Amino acid sequence: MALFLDTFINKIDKKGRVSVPAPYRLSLSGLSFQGIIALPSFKNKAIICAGIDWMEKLSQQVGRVDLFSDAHDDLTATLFADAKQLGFDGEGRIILPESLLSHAHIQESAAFVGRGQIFEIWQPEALEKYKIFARKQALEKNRTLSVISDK
Amino acid sequence: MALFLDTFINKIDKKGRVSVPAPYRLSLSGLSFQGIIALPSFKNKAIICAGIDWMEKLSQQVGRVDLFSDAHDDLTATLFADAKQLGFDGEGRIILPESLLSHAHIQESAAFVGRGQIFEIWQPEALEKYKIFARKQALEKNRTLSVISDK
DNA sequence: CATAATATCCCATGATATCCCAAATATATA
DNA sequence: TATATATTTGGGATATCATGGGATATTATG
Repeated sequence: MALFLDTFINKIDKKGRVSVPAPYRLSLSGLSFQGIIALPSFKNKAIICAGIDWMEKLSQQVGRVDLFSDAHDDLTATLFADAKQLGFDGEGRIILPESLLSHAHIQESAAFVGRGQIFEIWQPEALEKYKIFARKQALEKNRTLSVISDK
Repeated sequence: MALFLDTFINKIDKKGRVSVPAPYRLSLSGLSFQGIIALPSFKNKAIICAGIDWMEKLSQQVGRVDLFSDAHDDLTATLFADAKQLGFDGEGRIILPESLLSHAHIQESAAFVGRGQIFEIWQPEALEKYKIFARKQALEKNRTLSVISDK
């Protein structure tokens, strides 16, 4: 399974293209689709991204939920309806659609932030503010330590 | 599982390269990624380091937490977002990024400190001060006995 | 069907990291 | 003490990566 780490800030050019960081591309190599899956985060002004394998796994999990249940409706509407499949060009760039750009308030540059099995794209300054907040939360609720000390 | 012992002080050259101690490299050999994972310590002005296997294990543990929970967000932002993947060159050196160097106030040389399953990188003088403090704390709070008798 | 808008392909460039070889230093061996 | 071996350190050559832009192909639209 892929492991996305670190934070990279890349420019968006006049054509709307932005390089996916090379280490991320390496994690995504060998998949059936050469590119990423991108969908709006409903918790933050950010774009959730992953490889096609992650989406397929998610799809299987959702498949176990009853087709005509409200849960199925909510999940599929949230996860699949707004998900975009963005292919790499020869240089490993993608084009972020207008809907995702405006959702994350991204204009001239984009911050790619690793979250383990997935990664996210943020407006750089918004990400910095969020990181400070998240670290505070993790410390206050003692989250980091319990996971690390856990064998 | 890797075991990192002892302390080594190595120079940082003009290109920002520094040798990872040979015994540490031996502990890390055979892993899928030839290099180290490095992230800022939020407790000390130091850099926490480990092999990719340690990070993968962490990722799996975090993967069990609900993907869209606050706990997942806080943890991944703290653990993965600032973690760097630093590969060895042919001579077993890494390049420490500016962000980590400034976090640990490191300039011309770096101290590698074994901490068991992980190791840390410190500014050498800061490490000496910390060691004295840590030894005092251990004695005062009688930590050695309680931790060892545990389990 | 024609035309415009948009995306894709291809190549160029500067900055940076990586590779490769060699010298210097430290550690072990005879 | 002298020699051999491993490790750290140094520096030039090479490759990779992010970025930019022209040319071509694809798609949408009137």
